[in-house]
Formats: sequence, structure tokens, C-alpha cells
Amino acid sequence: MSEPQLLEVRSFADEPCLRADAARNRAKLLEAAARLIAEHGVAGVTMEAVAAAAQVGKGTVFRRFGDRTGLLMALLDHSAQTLQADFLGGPPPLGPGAPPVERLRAFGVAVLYRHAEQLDLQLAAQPEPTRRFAHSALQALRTHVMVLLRQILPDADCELLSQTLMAYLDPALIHHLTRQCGMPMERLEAGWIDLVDRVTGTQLPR
Amino acid sequence: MSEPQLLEVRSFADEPCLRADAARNRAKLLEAAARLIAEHGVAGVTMEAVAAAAQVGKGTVFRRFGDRTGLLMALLDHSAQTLQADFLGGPPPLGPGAPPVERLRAFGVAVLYRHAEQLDLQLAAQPEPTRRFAHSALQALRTHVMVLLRQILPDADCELLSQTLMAYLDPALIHHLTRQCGMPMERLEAGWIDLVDRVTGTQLPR
DNA sequence: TTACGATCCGGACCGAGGTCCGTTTAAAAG
DNA sequence: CTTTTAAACGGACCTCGGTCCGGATCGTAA
Repeated sequence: MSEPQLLEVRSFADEPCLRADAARNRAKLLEAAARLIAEHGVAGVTMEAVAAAAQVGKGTVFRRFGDRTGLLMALLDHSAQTLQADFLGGPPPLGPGAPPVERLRAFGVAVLYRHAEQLDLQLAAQPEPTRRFAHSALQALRTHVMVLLRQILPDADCELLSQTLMAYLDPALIHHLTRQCGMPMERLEAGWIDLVDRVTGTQLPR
Repeated sequence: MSEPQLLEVRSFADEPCLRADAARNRAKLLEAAARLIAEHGVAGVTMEAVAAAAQVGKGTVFRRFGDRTGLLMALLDHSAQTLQADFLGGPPPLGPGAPPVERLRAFGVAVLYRHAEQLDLQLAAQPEPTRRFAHSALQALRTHVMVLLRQILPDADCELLSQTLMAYLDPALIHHLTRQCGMPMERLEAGWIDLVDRVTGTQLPR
């Protein structure tokens, strides 16, 4: 069994090798949080409730995860790393091997459905506006988009364009369009393809 | 003196004719909030502080504005209506008269700078993720973009495209790019023009 | 094994948003 | 001018995120 991915896919969070008890509590807390979500939904994930469910002091939760957002992000971390591994080292069209435009299309669709599956958690994990774009999970995704874009449009402002593309995949937007406007996911998916084509100038002949 | 705009530009908020005392208190509260911002920044705008500064009970603030976001939005309301009047009935290229693509370009630039001016307040007024896209102030802007887009691209999914374009103008994104990444506004402005051109296929000959 | 310092733990404490309900008051009806 | 009622008022109260610090624990080095 060799490592499935050779590329650096480490977690964004801090892990300077926790003390034994700290690591144990961390695991207990994540498990407790997951259980609370399963039982009472994301709204039931109160810092005190998590602490109680994990039989741990409240302060412990905050020291480990910083704040509520941090805890929720940690719950999403595993899935985030899986996705990252997929588009960094997995099979095409997501992974390397396919032409950049196709990778971009596949990437968006993958993120779209991943976010849709975890919508409630993704929404709750959304940090306050000032930090929304600073979070490393998002940064990683955006950087990947930017790299792909640069291969397609070497002369464009790919930093800005990548922000625009990522904005389309914002969980809050997905929530609004699917749950408040009633759009089916297929339409969002088509919208992504269309957007990629327009931005990259890969317009299908009309 | 005739009404400057004939189009419906009424506030999005509730105003089923308040009772005299209610209207008076509403004004006192807005004034107090503005003063608090001037003195202690947006962070100083605490619901209790506003209530106290306006010599009013805390419950009054909540009944009038619903929540903190509502109060902050109300502070932005006047500027929002001005902008709306400008692009609905003002002079070109923002208002009617110019070709749709130019109106779109002008619109984005106008919103960009308006948001940049009021960044702190805009950020603080940002509602929780589930309501971010539902708010009527945003809806009004997006609808306008959509109308313009439809004139340019009658066969495209303008609802989705307009969301994408609006996302570029998100105050949180502007904050990130200018204050955290250090980009000058000129670059964001150029980015908007570029984005509009790509999306509408109005690519300048390269 | 013991001693020690860094790290972690726990839960009291605080501030702020939001709710509730008994009381007051504007303003329309008689 | 009185009555009446829907609306507005006020502030006590609750919840929850986040902070703090004295005390317990782990890991290490002697």
C-alpha cells in the first residue's frame, strides 16, 4: 500500500502534534459534534452542548477549535482533503491528464454537488464576512482554479477570474438558488459549464 | 419641483405608516446609530448602546428593525435608493439611453465604489448566510443586472449569470481583495469590465 | 522515580443579540 | 370628550459565543 497521493494535502489546521489527552479530547469532541448534528441538526451544535456531550469543559472546545466556525470547519476537513486529493492527484477529468478546461468543468461540478450534500453544515461553517475569503479551505480550491485558468488564459487576470468562478460555487448561493428559488441542481450544473465557457472563451459554436 | 424619478423606488422595508411616536423613535434610533458609528466605528453599534443613545427601550429597536442587520441595512437604505434612482432614471451611461453593455459596465463600477466607500458598514450589515441572497436591496440590484443581460443575451440563463456578476461586487470580496490582498480599486474596476466583456461575449479584439 | 515546566482542563464569568409580556399611548370611533 | 383597541414601549430575562485563570496533567529530563 503506497500513499495514494504524493502531493502535499495536509490539513490547513494546526497540528503541531497535540499532547495525548488533547488529541483524545479532540477526537471525542468531533465525534460528539457529529452525533449532535445527526440528532438535532446543525442548530443543535452548541459549544456547550458539544462540550457536555464529549464530557469535557467548554474552554477545551474553544482552545482546540478557536471558535464555532473552527469546529464546524474541522468536521468538513476530511471531505475537503478527499476532494483536494481527487483534483490534485486523482484520475481525469478531475485530476491531471485532461485538458485544463475540462478539468475546470469537472471541478466545478464536483464542488457543486459536494456543497449541495453538506449544505447545512457548509452554511453554518461560513465565517463572518471579513474572513470568508481568507479561510484556507477556500483558498486551496481557488488556487487550483487559478492554476487551471492560467493554463487557459495566460494573459488574463486569473486571480480575479478565479474569485468570480469560486463565487458561483458559494454554498450560500447554492442554498438560495436551490432551496429558495427552487432551481434543480442540473440547472446550476449547466450554469457552471456555461460560465466556464464564457469566461475562458471556449464558447460552443451557437 | 417635480418628482425626480417617476419609477417606483420605494424602500424595501416595511412602512405601513408608522404611528407618530414610532416614526419619531425610528428617526432618533437611526440618528443615534449614525452617531455611534462616527464615534466608535461599526463595532460600537450595539443594540443596547443604540437604544440608550436614543433614550429608548431595547425592545423598541428590535420591533422597528427586526435585528441588528435590519438596523444597519436601514442606515444604508438612503444611499441604496439614490443608486437605484440613478440607474433606473438617471443620465447615461448608468441610466437608460446608453446601450445595455455600457450600462452594465457603468453599473458595476458604480456599485464597486459605493461598496468600497461604505465597506465597514456593508460588511457589518451582511446577514447570515441563509439570507444573504434573499435581501431585497441585493435583489433589486441583481434584477437590474438581469434585465440588462437579457437585452444582450436573450437566450442565456440570465438569472444565473446575473448572480455571478453580482457576486463579483460582494462587499466581502471587495474587502478581501483590497484590504487583505492589497489590490487597488483600479484593478477591481478593470476586472469588472473584463468580466462583463467575457460573460457577454463583447470581447475586445485581442 | 521524582521533579519540573509546558500544556491542557474546567467552569465561572461576561457581553451582546434576541424574546416576552405587562404597561402605556396614539388615534380612530362613538 | 370618552371609549376602545391596536400598536408601541420598556426592560427584565434567556441563550449562546467567547474569555480567563487557578488548578490538574502530561511528557521529559535528571
